[in-house]
Amino acid sequence: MTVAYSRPVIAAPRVEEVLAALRARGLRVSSARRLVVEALFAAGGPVSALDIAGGLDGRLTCVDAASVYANLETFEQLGLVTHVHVGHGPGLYALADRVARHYVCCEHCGALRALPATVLAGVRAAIREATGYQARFTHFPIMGLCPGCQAESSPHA
Amino acid sequence: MTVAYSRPVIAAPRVEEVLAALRARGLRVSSARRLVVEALFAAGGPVSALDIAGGLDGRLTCVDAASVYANLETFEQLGLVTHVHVGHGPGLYALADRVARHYVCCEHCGALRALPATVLAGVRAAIREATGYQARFTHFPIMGLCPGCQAESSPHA
DNA sequence: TTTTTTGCAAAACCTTTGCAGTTGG
DNA sequence: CCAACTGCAAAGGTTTTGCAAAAAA
Repeated sequence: MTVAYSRPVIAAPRVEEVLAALRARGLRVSSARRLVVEALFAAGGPVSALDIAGGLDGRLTCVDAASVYANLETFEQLGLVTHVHVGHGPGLYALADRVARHYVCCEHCGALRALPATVLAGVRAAIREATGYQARFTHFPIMGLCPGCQAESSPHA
Repeated sequence: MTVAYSRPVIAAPRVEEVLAALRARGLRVSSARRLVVEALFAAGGPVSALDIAGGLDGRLTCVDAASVYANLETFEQLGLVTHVHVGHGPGLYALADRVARHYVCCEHCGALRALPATVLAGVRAAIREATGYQARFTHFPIMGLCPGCQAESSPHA
């Protein structure tokens, strides 16, 4: 899995924007903090805390895992970051304004696919009516089988 | 949380039924195996492997965790047991013919609530149409907020 | 300087694995 | 007796916690 070299590793100006926002809220801009923000921009999609700590496979400098977790939680409380838990894997984090609100995730290969919000309106209402529960699909996405893995698991006769 | 003393701890005859089924499939009936089966009957709902290993809070004899996991997997392959993953917690196991196929689970308090299958038919179709994914709600249940926790989180004005 | 944040180390949690010893059939 | 199964111990991967040292404001 190579990275297209024509894509800038970091969206530099937007990173500075976010860091400025942090400063404005009274937070300090440390090098670890900066690295986490850069990683979130550099990542192609939701990534795990350990991916970030590991410098996104050598693309960035490494940061201590505990600091990454601490920062991600801070950012999440500020509404800058959200995370999803897919299957058995680690939590995956992304900038809040860059991610879809809803996903389907393949149980078999882990592929995430964004879901139009309209698709879920019906169930939410049905579940509320049947149980009183308020269904939330943002934190724990819907799991299933992607087209490719469906084909694999049911070998055409 | 006390246990009603009038309820029998174990559904003895049904336990023997299951053990006989195991023997019929060429499996041996060891004491650990028996304990796991008894625990699954004694449990009021889906329970974790470690709950079983711990003897369901002293109600049953303890078994080694590794054996519990091994047995639960064996049972699951035979179709006797299923498990769900709720939120961040451990996997929860139950006898296949005793559990609902679909749940909503409260993100906040963990309460599981069975879901009529009809409620999900609509989304499944919508998701398939929008993405090609085949949604499965059995292994990773839908998460949300139960009525009680909704009330807590949005303090009535 | 003072408060925040880091980095390390250690622990917690659930689950898997390896292996020697026990036990069921 | 022999294969299947147990129990222990150790390791795996993710996340949390405690604390002294470092660094931002």
